[in-house]
Amino acid sequence: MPTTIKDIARQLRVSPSTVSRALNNKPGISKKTVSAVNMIAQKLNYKPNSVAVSLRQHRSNCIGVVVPKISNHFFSEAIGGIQEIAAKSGYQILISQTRDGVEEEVNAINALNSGRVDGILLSIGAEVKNLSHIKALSNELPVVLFDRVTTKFDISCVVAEDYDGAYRLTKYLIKSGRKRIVHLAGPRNLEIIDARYRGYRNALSKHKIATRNRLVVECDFDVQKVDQAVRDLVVEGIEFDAIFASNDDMAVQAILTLEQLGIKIPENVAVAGFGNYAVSNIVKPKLTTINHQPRKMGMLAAKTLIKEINCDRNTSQLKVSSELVIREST
Amino acid sequence: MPTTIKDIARQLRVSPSTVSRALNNKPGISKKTVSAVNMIAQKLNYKPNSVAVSLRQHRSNCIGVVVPKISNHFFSEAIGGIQEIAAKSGYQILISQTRDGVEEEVNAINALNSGRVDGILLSIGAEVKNLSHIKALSNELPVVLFDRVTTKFDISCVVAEDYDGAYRLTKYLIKSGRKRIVHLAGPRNLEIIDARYRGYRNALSKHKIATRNRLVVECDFDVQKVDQAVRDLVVEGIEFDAIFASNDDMAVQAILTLEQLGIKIPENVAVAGFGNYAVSNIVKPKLTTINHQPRKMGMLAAKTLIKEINCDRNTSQLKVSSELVIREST
DNA sequence: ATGAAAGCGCTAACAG
DNA sequence: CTGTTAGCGCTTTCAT
Repeated sequence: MPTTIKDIARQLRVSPSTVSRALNNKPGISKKTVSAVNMIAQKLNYKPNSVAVSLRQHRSNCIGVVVPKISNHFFSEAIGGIQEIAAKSGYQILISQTRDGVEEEVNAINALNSGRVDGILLSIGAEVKNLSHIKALSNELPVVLFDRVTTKFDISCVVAEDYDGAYRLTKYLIKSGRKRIVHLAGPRNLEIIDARYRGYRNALSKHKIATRNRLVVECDFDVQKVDQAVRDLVVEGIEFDAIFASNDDMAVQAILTLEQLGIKIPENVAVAGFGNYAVSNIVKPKLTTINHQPRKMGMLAAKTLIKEINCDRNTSQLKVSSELVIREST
Repeated sequence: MPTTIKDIARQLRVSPSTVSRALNNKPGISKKTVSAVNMIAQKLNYKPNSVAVSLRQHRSNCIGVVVPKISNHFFSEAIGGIQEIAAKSGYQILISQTRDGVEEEVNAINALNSGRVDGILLSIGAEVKNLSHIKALSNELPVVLFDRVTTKFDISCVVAEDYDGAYRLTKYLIKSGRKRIVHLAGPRNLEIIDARYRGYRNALSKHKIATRNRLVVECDFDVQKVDQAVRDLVVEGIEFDAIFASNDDMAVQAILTLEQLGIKIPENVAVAGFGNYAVSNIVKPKLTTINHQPRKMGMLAAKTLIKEINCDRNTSQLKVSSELVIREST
């Protein structure tokens, strides 16, 4: 049995309240008592029971993090940033993954929303369409969405410059002479994916380039679909001179497939992604992309949540800047 | 204020214990009461307070995970596996990262070892030499080490076939005609890294190849050191026809550096890594490596810990098989 | 400067 | 089948 505050009190023949006060540097305890308490606490290897503290204080000093997939490059980086900020502010982080599923997201949220955490960071799963569970959650607990967010109701969000990034990237492709730009899109119901798509479309129309439906292929985030999509385009003889994929993983797959088909990058087809994942600098040719700054997004989201937990009850919509990173693939 | 069991009891004019029993499907409650309780619970949006439950039951249904770096490919995959098993068994996971530091590891452990978790999964930081905090921890709580383990005292561990994998890989390099094999080592005080080094050495000596100290370079996990090490070897005119790096990130860096130096892979120098990270299949030439199975290791570690939490107090040393994956770089 | 008492929300032994 | 009581470990009034 671990040592409790009572054990210390008994040994010193003082009351538990005195021990508690001494341990927590509360005013009104004599120096002598304080040091005696600390002595015994050390000797008995006392560790405060944080569960009891949480119950008493209505505050767990934990934050929940719910993401589709922990091992995804973007999320693991973001979680790293979240953890760093959390630790600095005295919070632990509780992590769940949803594999993009609705039921799993609901379950993860319910498991956390039970006094276990003081707030939740959430990135919405790709298959989630009905957002009522998120709205309900945000009425009970501080919630900050990051990356996979919604603007359908008022809730704090941290996003990248998805629209602007995609616009800038597409513009750059156009300026470098590309006219038939394929877009390999992610799941359209995710707002950030739609934003990237709109950035692409608007850049085209601003530069008087007709948008062709055949050049836009929805591949979810599935690299197999990317492979197939690229092959289909080539087999069907659709002309294209660039590919802009909704994320780097998809772009890398496009590069691998094009290479297998003997198509030269960037001579015949330029390829660009979104994210600036580690692979983008390793694949050959190195990938032009948008720097997504996952770590920074995670940190900002964590800071925002912690601020809200500590009683700032205003929602905030924040954007992390995203720069164009030009490499060999374009 | 969230609904409590008392609120439900009051509305139904029954006692809190009855409500508790009804909610938890304990025997001896009439169907009628059970359904009435569930009705009201739903109506009042009741959520059990898991902090109170934990306090009462001396059991948090949480497990702690401490790793050097969450965003590291190996660890993020492992954590994904851990989370999956944990969720299936009704556990939440609390994650900390240590950035390989001693103080941070001690702090992370202390923060978790306070009734917050029922057990801990730990991967030892690279700078940690004195293991007393781990030994102490394992006397208070079930602990399972994974990957970065110690065999200095009796504690449960899950590792890959580090020695065997390195041995097999080196043997394969020798069989394919390589004689002067450089080893880019990680931090030697990590047992798994030492095991890989021993596998390399023993394969050489079994095949009557002299081991040369100059061919073994300790690079920690630092890709910059790898870059420098490879350049130094070349500048100094040291002859070598293969490089075996202690992990894939290092091997990838070796490939990039060799390429910059105009050295052909695998014609002039073969390169092999350890880990089978995602990049190993994307870098060009594709990397020969050892499949480390991080996800599987995480899952196995989690299963082992959960078993120990549920009263199996025997330690177990487990190995996850590691196969040689031959690709273009050798 | 310290103690006594109450209570956070829940469960479980005991009693009926 | 249900209620009463006690208590998990801690903090926090309210006394003294």
